[in-house]
Amino acid sequence: MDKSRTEGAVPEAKRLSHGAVTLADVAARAKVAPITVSRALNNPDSVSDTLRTRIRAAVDELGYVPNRMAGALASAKTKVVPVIVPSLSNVVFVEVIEGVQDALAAHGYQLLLGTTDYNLDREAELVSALLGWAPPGVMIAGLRHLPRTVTILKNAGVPVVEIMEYGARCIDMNVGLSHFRAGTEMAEHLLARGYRKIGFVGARLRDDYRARQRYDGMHRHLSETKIASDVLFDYPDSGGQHLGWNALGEILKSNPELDALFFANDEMAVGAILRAQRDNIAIPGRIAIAGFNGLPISALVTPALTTIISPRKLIGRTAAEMLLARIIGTGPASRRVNVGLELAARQST
Amino acid sequence: MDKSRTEGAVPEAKRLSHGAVTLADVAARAKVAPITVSRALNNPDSVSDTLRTRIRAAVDELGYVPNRMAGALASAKTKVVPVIVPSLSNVVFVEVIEGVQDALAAHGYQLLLGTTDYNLDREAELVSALLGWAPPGVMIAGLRHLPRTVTILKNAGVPVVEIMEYGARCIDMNVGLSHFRAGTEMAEHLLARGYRKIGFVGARLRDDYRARQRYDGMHRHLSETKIASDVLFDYPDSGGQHLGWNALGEILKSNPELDALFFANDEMAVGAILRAQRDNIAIPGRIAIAGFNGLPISALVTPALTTIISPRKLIGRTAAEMLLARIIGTGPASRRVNVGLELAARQST
DNA sequence: CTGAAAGCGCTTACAG
DNA sequence: CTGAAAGCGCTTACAG
Repeated sequence: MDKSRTEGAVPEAKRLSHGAVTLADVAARAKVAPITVSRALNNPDSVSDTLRTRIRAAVDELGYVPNRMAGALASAKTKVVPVIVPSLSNVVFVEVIEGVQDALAAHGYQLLLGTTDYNLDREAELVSALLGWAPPGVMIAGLRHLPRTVTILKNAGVPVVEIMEYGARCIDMNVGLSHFRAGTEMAEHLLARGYRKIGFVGARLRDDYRARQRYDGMHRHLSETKIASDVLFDYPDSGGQHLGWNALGEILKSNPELDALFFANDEMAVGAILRAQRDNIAIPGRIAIAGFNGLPISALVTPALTTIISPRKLIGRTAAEMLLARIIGTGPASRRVNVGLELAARQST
Repeated sequence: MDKSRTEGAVPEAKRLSHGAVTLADVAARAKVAPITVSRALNNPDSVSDTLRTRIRAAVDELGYVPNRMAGALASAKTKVVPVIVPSLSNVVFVEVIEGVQDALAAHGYQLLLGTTDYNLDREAELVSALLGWAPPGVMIAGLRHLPRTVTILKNAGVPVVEIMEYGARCIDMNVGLSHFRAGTEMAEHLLARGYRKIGFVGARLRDDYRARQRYDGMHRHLSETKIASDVLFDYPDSGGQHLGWNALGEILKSNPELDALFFANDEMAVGAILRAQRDNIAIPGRIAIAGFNGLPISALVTPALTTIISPRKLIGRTAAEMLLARIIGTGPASRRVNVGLELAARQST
């Protein structure tokens, strides 16, 4: 057995052979037809014990690794699902991806990651490039895309799930939460605690339109109740802890009348709280601070951060499961899922 | 033109046709041979202006998206690079991946993500599954793998780069830093500042063996100098901010003699600092705290955290560039790169 | 349960 | 610069 390993009849040089061990090599060694090897691998029960054992042995001896391209091309089926998100810098997307990965892996699927950096043209390119891999489905962040992206996805003939935000219209399926509603709830909370001059602090809100929707939700509510007003701050930087840190200092000077700040996300809000700590600015005495997402650290800072908890892993897992249900054929229970949100009222407001 | 769009001669039902628009469809519409369409797309300069224009038009009209599987199978080339990391929960890997993605995207390559959750068996499975996609190269975290993983990777016949830690032996290429050295440097720093009873706080150190190496580096140095001693804490949880938060409370009670804590990472160290803030524990007066990684937040907490800055994006970018250099054929300048590290001595120690 | 033939949608290698 | 033929390594669809 050991000797013959390297001695197998060498076929007369196939011009295009790529060199790797193929199904045919395994078949020759196990003295069966290639199709039988294919069956033994993909559907073991359809092959007799004898052959299955012989084939398994041949596979191991030759160190055969099936060529997925060939398999996918022949069957028009792949187990690689593209997931398109704006960026990984934002922890939120990372957690969503973890949820997706968990669900996909449980069914033997893999994740092909694409990031758009909030650029819709890049998103369109990515979508068409990834569709070239004939994926069984597509997951994409957001409900706003270029018209051509929507067309391509609709014509792709595969299930598509749009995640993060929940809305009335979607290409196919949708899992997320209402960011407008999140803004409304935070406005209600701040009003209830007596704040009347509220600043909203965001970064690149044109790109990060979900954050903008939170502002819109807050603004609408404040306008309607008429007992409070707001100011919008939109920084051109990327919105991390440093931005919150810097923004707090600047805003306290430029807009000393404000009594509360609603940050676009927890990272920024935490940055502001850390700044307040260093500079001994009383929170919420001098100014109240709120965030969005419910990151673990929001509960650890002093004072603990009031925030809205978004169920990120749940979004990822739910979206992946809906996609898989469609791929496998059972069909999801629902095509649109609002995962909801939860306001955590803590000491910072 | 508009009419003919939907009227193209329907070929007599090919039994196995997958339905999508193919190269042949485009060729028929542009009245050229398929190979010419292939050339127009992959190597535009090799086709005359007339044909190129006609083909481009046909592509747009039909909404043709090339089937990457077929292309990859025929050419034995793909532009999808598997990147295998333990997890995404750890920000560090996310930043590495961002660096990788930047470099890959610049050359038209995509990233296929795999996570092992620190499980070497799962790593082995992942590697062989991903190799089935005939990737042009592989990136994998760590220098420790199962023997069969190493064998598979060595036999794959493609460039492999192992990242995160720098060591004497690698499968093919290596980019990282010496974690043992990081531990040594932190030990030197703590000794220099007068600390003599030092605790190292880690989580699942058997899995996170790079953190363990940092401990080993510190322990060795302390043993050699003989003027200080250490205690090792290894928690079974995952090592985030909450663990640091809890650990500080527990350790101050169980080991009141300690005067410094070196945490396995910044997340944990920050958790400890936040806990100290809430409970009014003086840092570094009562106990000094140090971390590892140099996350942005380490500079924002009060007191600012002493840590070791690891060049994460650089690791990702460098590794991707080395891989690409090998794939494209130019070959990297070096096969082993120690990206180094930098100790940031701040107020927490 | 097993197999011979044809095909998936591209590209390589030869010709002209 | 353009093309006809063969092949990449699998699986589908038919037979037996």
